[in-house]
Amino acid sequence: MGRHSCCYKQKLRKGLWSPEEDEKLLKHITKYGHGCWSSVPKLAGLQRCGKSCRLRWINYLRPDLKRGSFSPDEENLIIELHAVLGNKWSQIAAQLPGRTDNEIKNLWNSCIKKKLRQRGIDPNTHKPLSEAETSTATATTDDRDKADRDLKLPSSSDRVSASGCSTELDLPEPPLPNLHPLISVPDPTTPAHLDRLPLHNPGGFSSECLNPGSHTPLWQSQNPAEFSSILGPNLFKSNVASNLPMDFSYLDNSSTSNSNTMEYENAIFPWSDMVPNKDVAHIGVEGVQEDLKWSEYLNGLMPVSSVLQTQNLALGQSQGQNHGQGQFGFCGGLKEETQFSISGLNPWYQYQNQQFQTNSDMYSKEFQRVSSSFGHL
DNA sequence: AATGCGACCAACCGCCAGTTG
DNA sequence: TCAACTGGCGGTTGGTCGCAT
Repeated sequence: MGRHSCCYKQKLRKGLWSPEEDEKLLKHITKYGHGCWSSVPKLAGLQRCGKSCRLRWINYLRPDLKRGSFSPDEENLIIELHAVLGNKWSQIAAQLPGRTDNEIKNLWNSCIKKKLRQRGIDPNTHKPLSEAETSTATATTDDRDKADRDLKLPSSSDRVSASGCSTELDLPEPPLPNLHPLISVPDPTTPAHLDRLPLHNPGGFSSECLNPGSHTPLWQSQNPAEFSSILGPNLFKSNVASNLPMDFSYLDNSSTSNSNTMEYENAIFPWSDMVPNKDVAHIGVEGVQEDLKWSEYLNGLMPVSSVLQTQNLALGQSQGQNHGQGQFGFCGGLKEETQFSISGLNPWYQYQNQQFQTNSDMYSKEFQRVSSSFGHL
């Protein structure tokens, strides 16, 4: 059951992993990928079961893991997502790049739960404790635990009232940002949101949606899994997506775009805005590939139209433009390892900069709006 | 210095769902 | 169709550490 059959066939090690074991596993996966987990221990020369190897890789060895303590923003996001998703740790983790479900679960059980209780909020229902106690007064602990597991999505009005009663843990109510005209947030009530991006069936996109470097379709520029990881598992296909401008003329330097400006939908963005100055906000983590950084930023709840717009602009930037700290490559196998800078001048980057400040709140709200239109997940 | 306690977290357990033969 | 296998998930355990007494 819990231990797979392979675990019984031979005496396998249990408990903490030694540095030597870590090294063996890391080397093996780096070189060959994990493939079938059950075959990994044998191939890597480990006396472990495949399940244990998988866990070790996912929770500890994976190179894209973020180390260190959780930021207040991350904690707030976890609380928001938990209010929507319940104990769906893997789904919550999917919205926190670099964090594992185990890590989040531990944080929740050891820290956040306690904080919420101290502040008079029931961590299971996200309602004030008095209210939660009344509704579960006749239930046993086990019953409550089961109810927690079966927690249905609260209605959006429930969520508002719940958050309205909390104090410091309340997320600020960010006004919907003044979106740059290029950005349109899809209407989450549109049934089209129920569809997912056709990551493995790109036929839904215009064939003009090309990687400007190779002129291959975006989805062919890398393997589907990678593309999926970049776009994130929770993006909703919207009617907006089908209306995306497929005019990539701005990628062509022979058009009105030139070496000094980039034209996009009648707006001209000066490349000079990308030149680092004292107002530049540096985004990303040293030593991490820029496309990964962008994938972390974009992974998750960003409305698809915004993602694709961002992609388009990112791709535009990627086409031979190199400004100060460097161009950034977001999509399509663009592997520039560069540092991306944002100027405070350019409206697009102003918008992006704002998003870096508010995306957690905004997209968790957006997610709630969308998920409440689903009724359930 | 010894002990107790709580916090933290890595890893295991048990179950489930999907896949395969 | 069904059993075995596998990957993935959420719940739980147990070891370690730091701090208070």
